[in-house]
Amino acid sequence: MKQELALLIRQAVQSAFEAGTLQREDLPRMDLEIPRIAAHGDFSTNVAMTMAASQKRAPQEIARIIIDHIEDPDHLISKSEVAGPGFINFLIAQDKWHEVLRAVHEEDTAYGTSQVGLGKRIQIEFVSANPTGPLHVGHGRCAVVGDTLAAILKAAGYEVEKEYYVNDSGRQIRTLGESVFVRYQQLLGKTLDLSAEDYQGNYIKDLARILLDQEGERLLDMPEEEAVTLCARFAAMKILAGIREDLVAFGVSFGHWFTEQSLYDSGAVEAVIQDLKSRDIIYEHDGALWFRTKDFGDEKDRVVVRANGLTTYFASDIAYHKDKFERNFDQVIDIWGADHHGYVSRVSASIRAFGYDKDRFQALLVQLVNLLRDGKPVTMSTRAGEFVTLREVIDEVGRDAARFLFLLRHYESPLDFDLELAKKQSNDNPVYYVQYVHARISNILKKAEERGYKDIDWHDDFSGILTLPEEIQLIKLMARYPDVVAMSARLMEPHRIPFYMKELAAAFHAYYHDRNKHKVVSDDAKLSAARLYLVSAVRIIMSNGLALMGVSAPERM
RNA sequence: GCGCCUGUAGCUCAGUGGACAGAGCAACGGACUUCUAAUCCGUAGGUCGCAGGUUCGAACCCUGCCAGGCGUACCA
Repeated sequence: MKQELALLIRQAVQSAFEAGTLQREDLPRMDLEIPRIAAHGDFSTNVAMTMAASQKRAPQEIARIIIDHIEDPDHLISKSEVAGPGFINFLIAQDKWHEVLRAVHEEDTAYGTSQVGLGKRIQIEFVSANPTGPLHVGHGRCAVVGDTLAAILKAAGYEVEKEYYVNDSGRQIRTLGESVFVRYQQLLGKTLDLSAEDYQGNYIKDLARILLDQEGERLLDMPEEEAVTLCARFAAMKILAGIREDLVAFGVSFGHWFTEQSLYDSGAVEAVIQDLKSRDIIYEHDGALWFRTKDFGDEKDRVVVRANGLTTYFASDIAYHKDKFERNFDQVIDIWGADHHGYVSRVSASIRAFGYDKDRFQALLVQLVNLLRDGKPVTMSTRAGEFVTLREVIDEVGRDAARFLFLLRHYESPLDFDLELAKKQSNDNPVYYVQYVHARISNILKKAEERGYKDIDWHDDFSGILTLPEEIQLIKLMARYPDVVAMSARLMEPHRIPFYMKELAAAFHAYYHDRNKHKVVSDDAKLSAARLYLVSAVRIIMSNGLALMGVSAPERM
């Protein structure tokens, strides 16, 4: 509808050029938006104001000329007027709105999807927590943002692949092995302590116990090096399995799991280092190998291989991101915790060093989560191994509430997550508010079916029956849904979906509540059919929007 | 010091360069004979951190400052 109207406006400007009533120029930049204030119409454009300077005429005058040149054979517009400093406000013909209702029903689960992504291939990597401990709430936020963003992009016509990068190599894995080995030996009565760098959490003890049950005491007879390696492999595998389970419980799935170790096994890390060395992008200094990231926009050069011969995390990341581009993605997105932001320019630099356009890589930095209980901070210290895991949060507040609340902030804003609030089944909790709409409508449809109304099809009479302002208002809101999804995809901002859902939910609850005026199922068969058609359209959108967020749409509550 | 993010109603937050800046919670006053009150209606609440600039027009863009968070390793 918006596109149709935009076309009419552009044609009007053209025809004003041809008629000579406006001075010919390039088609101006123009916005066509839904005004905040209903009195300003259904759509509003600023085109006359943007043309004012080059035309050297008053915007109101230009607006008038454009309106006079509008040809509208399908009678889309019922009223157009010049307003304020030079806006053109349009009112859409009421029966055009009812066509939206029909589109919702016909497109059903596809309503809201579009092709604005033009099938471009996007890879989105997220969570990617090291397999050295269970997922915590911060990972949970990244998981939901990534998972939902992927769903939104897919709905907008992109081809999306989700990937989890497993850091199963390097020093933190060795530390993990050492920590488990210490606990293992403690279980066998040896007196030794964890060092400060070791992982302190109780889950390390649990892993040592399982290892002991599985392998017996034989690790004590091995050379220490071998025993630590065995502990590391065992622990990383177990922890990764746990992470996968937690993600499944959270409704987050990945198409690919990519391991860091595979980059070493295949020689990819060594190959990129040699390649960059030969091009003098990597150089030696103080016994270490340095990447000239400064030449590619970073603030200083970065170490790739330390003087002790060990590679840094960055080394494998260079090879990893090169690999991503070699897999022919048009766009590569990394979702990281905001505490990694210092890393962005480094990775970006490495991508540019291989000749890829830096705009094809984007890091989304998700701000941290403050966990609260009844408004008071829950103390967490990862080092001491005291933290609330994602699993504990899901178990306590449920997957739907956790996902919805994680999405209810712009990812760039820090998020306060209150465990008590998330559990409350009341006004305070927007999750139930939105889900309740779906349950209520489901119940209406059930009641209607008992009275013989089933599978209502569009009837031309509907546009003459659904004429209350509240009903038109509901339809107008539904018309916006595809735009919301498309914009959410373009700006990569998942929070727009739950905000829209809250708005549609509020409009429905208000409509529903005045049951004397808007009783859906009544003795009037025609009216009942029309209203059932209306509310079931609302249910379709509720169901589609909740599906994007990975939140369930209950039939009853 | 430098870099990234944030600063909007008492609180938590939306807000696409556009017209009178919005919602939820909290506060106050109302609505259950029901297609589910996990709901609705109403009242009140603002120096959009501060100061400049760009623009016909700025919460939004630019510069400076203030405050908070995070980062600033041959750690991950």
